[in-house]
Amino acid sequence: MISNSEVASHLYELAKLTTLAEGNSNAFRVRAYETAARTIDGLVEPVAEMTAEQLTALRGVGPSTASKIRQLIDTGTIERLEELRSRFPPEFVELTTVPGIGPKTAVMLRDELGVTGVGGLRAALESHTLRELPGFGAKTEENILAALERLGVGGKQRRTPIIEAMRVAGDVCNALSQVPGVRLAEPMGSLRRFRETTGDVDVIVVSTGDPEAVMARFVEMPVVREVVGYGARKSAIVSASGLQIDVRVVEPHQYGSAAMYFTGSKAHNIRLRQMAIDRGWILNEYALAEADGGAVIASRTEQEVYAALGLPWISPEIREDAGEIEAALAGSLPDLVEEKHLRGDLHVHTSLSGDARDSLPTMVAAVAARGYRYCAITDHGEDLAINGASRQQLLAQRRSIQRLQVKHPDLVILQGLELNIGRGGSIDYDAEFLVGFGFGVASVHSHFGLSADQQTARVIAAMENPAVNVIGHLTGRRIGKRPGIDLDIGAILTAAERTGCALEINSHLDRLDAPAEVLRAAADRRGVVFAISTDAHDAGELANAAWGVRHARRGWVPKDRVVNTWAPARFLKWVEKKRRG
DNA sequence: GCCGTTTTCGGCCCGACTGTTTTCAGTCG
Repeated sequence: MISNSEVASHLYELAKLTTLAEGNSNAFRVRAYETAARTIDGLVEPVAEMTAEQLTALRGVGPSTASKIRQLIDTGTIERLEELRSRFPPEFVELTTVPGIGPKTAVMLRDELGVTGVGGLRAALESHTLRELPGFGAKTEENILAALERLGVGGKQRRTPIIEAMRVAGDVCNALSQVPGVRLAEPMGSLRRFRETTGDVDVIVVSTGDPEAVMARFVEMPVVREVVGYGARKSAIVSASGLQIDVRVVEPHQYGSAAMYFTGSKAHNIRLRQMAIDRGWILNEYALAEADGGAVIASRTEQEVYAALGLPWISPEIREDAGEIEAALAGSLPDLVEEKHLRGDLHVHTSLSGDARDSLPTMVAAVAARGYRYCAITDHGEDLAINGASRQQLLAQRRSIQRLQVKHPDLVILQGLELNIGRGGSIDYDAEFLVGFGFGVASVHSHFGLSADQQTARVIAAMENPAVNVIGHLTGRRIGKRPGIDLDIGAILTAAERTGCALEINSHLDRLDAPAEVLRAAADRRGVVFAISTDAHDAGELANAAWGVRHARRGWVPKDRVVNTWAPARFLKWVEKKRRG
């Protein structure tokens, strides 16, 4: 059965190729396909089981798109898409991934110069035939060549993992905060929405001082490889690693509308601007204002702008036009989890794990310092080569924990384990030994290449094990480095509801696992609970909980479904219930 | 191609920048 995300992919491709056919990415047909794709991407019910009539009822899906979706489900292909694919083969589509080459230019290159791919483009640039075309000149030729050298093919598509983008954005914001007159420097764009990868980094600086001082400081930063734009209020650089960073300076009174504009998503903004138009207003990065005369209605804070449009403030992590505006209008936005709600960390390593760095007393003291009420110490089980703990070490750790418990009366310290899910769903040790522990996280650390059926079966077997309270980093992915294992998410969620086993929301920026789309689907299953955990390997990593919370928010996870927001009594009752089987 | 508590037809988000132009087209975010 074809999945929703596969259907959505086909529609996105249809939109992409229609852009070339229409010569404009804002063409209504393109936008219509994109809207339909987004709707289906955010849908929990499988579209493969829907009739054309049911499909038409979805937002942004009309008769034409509905019949194309049905055609895809029934025949495995869409006639119109096949037609476009043969008109625009992949080598040609690749041309439009070169910065500066849009649909119009690509088509003209082919029609006028016979350029059908990136190789042909290079040849045309080197032989200076491009400048002969109407509307083109030497400068355009130079710019495309420079863009090709700097960002290469796919420059518009290349995305940077959030861990790297967040580090660079932090450096930039810290440096710019030091400039006199600067009140605030914050990352916006997909980074603020907490997407797992970003195309570029957008930073807004609120300043009452000289904006040019901000820019002067920015382009002098060590991270700068090349300045690609320099102005008083807007500049852009490319970093040493090839990441583009845009900085814009705004006045304090523009902060709300500017933050909304630069945070996006584009689709979310379009919906808001449409709502403004319906009221006879106009919304841009400077203000929400009257269309006639331009009297400002709201601009200072995001809350004021949303309120003027009749909406509650919408959290950046869910601004994707994936149902959040409808939910806001209906007053049914989820009560999203916040960092201050956390009362414990349920995945904490100590130096007993070969890959961790701080001792048990250090980790416990750090957990207590965060004001938590409970925690689970979860070193690696013995099946993990090199990094795992032996039975004897664990028994000694148990005595240490008992002594530390006396020192920390306000913190419940559970001795747990991070167990390894074997190829067939077994876990480390034996049932008798495991009974001595108070908590269990089970994770996949091996056999990443099994089929979806095999992976699903082994994870479900672990969920059913009474020694297991949480499934750690569900897919095992490393963002930008390693894809996650193949899983039947529907079956996993059903098992999670049945067994009461929680899904971990791993806070490490390298993981953010389970992925947001899985969390969103899980959040729709009322019986699924979550644990926001850091998987900390040293005391400093306990602060990663902030990232886990933002990732959870992106997945629409409500506060009361996160077990480590619960009061100690309720939390411990939940732990015990699962362990009794 | 989709949509409608003003519409079933006539609309459909906004602005900056660039390079090529004498008023604008294309690209980008």
